[in-house]
Amino acid sequence: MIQKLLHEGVEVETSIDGYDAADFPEITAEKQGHRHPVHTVVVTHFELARMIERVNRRFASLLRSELTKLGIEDVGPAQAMVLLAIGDVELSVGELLDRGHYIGSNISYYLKQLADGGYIDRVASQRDKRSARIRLTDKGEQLCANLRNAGGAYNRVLARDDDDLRNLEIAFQTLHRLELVWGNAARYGI
Amino acid sequence: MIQKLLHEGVEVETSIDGYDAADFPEITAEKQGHRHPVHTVVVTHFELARMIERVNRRFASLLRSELTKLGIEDVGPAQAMVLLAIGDVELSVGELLDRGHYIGSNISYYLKQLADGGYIDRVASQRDKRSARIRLTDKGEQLCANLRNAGGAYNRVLARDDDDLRNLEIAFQTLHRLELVWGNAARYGI
DNA sequence: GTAACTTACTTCAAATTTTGAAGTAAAATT
DNA sequence: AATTTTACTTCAAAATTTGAAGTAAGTTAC
Repeated sequence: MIQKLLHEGVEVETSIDGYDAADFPEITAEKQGHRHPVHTVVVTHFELARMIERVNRRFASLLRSELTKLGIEDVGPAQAMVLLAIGDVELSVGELLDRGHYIGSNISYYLKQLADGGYIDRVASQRDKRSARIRLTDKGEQLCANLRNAGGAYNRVLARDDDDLRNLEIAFQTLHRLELVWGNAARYGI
Repeated sequence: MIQKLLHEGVEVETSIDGYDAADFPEITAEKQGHRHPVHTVVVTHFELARMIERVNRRFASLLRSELTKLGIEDVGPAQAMVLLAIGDVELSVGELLDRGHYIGSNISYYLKQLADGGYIDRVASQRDKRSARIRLTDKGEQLCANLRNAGGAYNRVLARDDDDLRNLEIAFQTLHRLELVWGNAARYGI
């Protein structure tokens, strides 16, 4: 309808909004150069965004259930993601912000909870006393280790052969590109 | 360091697309004796999850700013995603749930807001009066059209050539796979 | 035909997560 | 020394998500 006509950029015959789990847009095997890519089903950034939203939701609930299985009550999926983002390095709050594109007050809030729970240590930097240095405590490392350990099963399922590896890599790169494009657009306009 | 040992990962080659490995602590990059500098990295599902989380955040704030630009005050990014998920078909709440993996009460809540705002119509199905049939009103279609229109610019940036298209496709497919694996795992255990 | 069960959705209250404005203190700049 | 900037924190409010409980329509089993 109207939307279809306004669809710019990518020529598409896509019934994006009428698919069910079985028939996702597939690229047709043969394309005729990129002058007139007709009959090609193309993924728009909205479809990707919706997919990303769904997948994110899925992961969050998976993470929640892993945490429950581990008997962790004081760390939600969002906080767990922060722990995983910290990883095994010591960093400042600002670096953590960059890592997750969080908003400052948000991270502060999580860090407070995590510090209260004994999962991280916060030490003012020697050089710059404004800057809080963050790192996992043993308890925090243990939790991350448990999560990663549980995660191994998923990695084995997701990456069975070279094709899988390539695709995961491409997905990662492409998401990164989306991140940059969307991020820059938000800041400087497209 | 313990984490590293527990890391079950996926070996993958990154391309040059210009991200800083330092941003991603879970990726260990080790240069091998290739002729061209090639990083062999390990992409775990946690890294993907973190990337997805970030990208999702980015997109939400982009969407928020698009909505602001359009002067829309009564629709947030989450509700806009629901509108986009509805698309131009008439469907039931249940179908919408499937589309976004929402939780029932959540969608109900959004639909109420959207109906109040005049963006959707809700009609009880003739066959099954329990089932609410949902579709966009003209106002809702207009908003979607505007959003898609604005989105055209991103599509043009994101999908410049066939390579881009291929990668977007692969990313989409791979995310779908993640969705399935994570979703099944959550329901039936891995 | 009706009692019990299931499905489809809604409501509400609470929990979680995100946002933004205002604050503090240290560092850098003037 | 005064001002500005940086790095972060706090707080309160808003937005989003969750889950338990409810309603009403449809289905099934007697």
